[in-house]
Amino acid sequence: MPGVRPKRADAQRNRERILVAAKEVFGEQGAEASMEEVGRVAEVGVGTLYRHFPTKQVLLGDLLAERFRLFHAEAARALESEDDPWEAFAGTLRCNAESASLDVGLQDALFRGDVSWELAAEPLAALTEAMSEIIRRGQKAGVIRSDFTVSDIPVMMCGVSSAMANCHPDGTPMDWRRHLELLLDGVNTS
Amino acid sequence: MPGVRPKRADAQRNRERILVAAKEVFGEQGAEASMEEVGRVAEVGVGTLYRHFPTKQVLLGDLLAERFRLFHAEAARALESEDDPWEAFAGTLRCNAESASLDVGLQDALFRGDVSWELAAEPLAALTEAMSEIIRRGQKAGVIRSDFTVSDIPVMMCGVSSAMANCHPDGTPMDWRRHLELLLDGVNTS
DNA sequence: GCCGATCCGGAACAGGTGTTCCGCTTACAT
DNA sequence: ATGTAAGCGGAACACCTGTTCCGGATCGGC
Repeated sequence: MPGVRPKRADAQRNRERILVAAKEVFGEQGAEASMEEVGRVAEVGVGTLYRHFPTKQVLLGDLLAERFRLFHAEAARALESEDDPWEAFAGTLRCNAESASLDVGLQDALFRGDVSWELAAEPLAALTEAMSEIIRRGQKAGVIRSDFTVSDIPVMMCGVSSAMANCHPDGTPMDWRRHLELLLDGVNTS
Repeated sequence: MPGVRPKRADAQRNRERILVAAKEVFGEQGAEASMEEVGRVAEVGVGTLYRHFPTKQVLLGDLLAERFRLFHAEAARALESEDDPWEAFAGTLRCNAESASLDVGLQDALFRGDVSWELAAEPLAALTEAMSEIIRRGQKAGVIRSDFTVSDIPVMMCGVSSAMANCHPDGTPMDWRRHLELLLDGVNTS
């Protein structure tokens, strides 16, 4: 675009550092981690945080968007190189759940509603599109129950994620992989 | 017990009012509802709240214990009067999920970790005991997959609950009943 | 090297929440 | 009726966290 001169070099560098730090901090401590903590890890003042991201929710939204882009990439990969229709479906979900489990903090943030979805809308749409195609294929091959819909996926993943983010009363972590497998068994028809 | 004279009548009445109010307020607004709000609904000062419950977490813990007692009652009922082993299992889960959905706020509280489990431990143990029996029966009848365990239930319910407590990005509520049915289909073997 | 626009730091602010404290009220045994 | 111990109300406290603000440092084109 004309007229928009690039940001100053240090500003761009800081923006990156903030995103990296945010991913780490929120990933470890959950969404209730403070902005100050993010600043500390990024080695940046809070003021700088707010210069780059108008709000905590937007910062989290950015991380969310990045995650959806990752998910989409994985779905696209499966769509292209995985021939078994069921494996394309199940594999994508497993893989994405796995990568979600690496920073549970975002789940946490989502559950608390402290995230702006605006930035994530576009990557999410792309992801949805790809998953639709995977499902269509699976149903044509008769391996996915015919009443299954893309809109079932958020529900499933929400459940799986919450299993990642929570523990049994006695403190032992929940086996979210098990949960996912049960769900997949419920979806599979073969 | 000797030596423990009963509380004053108004104190007991207030305790009840607080529990009722808490159930309503937390049920509607989630765990982040303020103590002041609970007091307002109970028509009681905050000081009175803290006279009866040392801490917000304990108040929530009490509600949780009550819920588990309900769950246990339902499980016991199924164990006694439901002859079909699968229906005993699935019916109990459906029923308890249904009653959990009536006050989602507690789920919320659990997910946030703002609840003391101590008070709930005993009712939970009873519930676990009953569910174990239901599962054993189902497995003997060959309708529940043999690798299923009681400890799978918290994971399942955690997922289902989180579907209750959350919405799709566009704001429409998630279909937690669907989620539960998928899970049940994954557990059933027949 | 110089100068202005850009950006940074972090103290201060605002708002919200759990909890305490204590003067006053109320129940109830006598 | 009355005294007293139990109970109550709610202002005040302590603390935490997102956000703002602005003097000062820094970058980058000349």
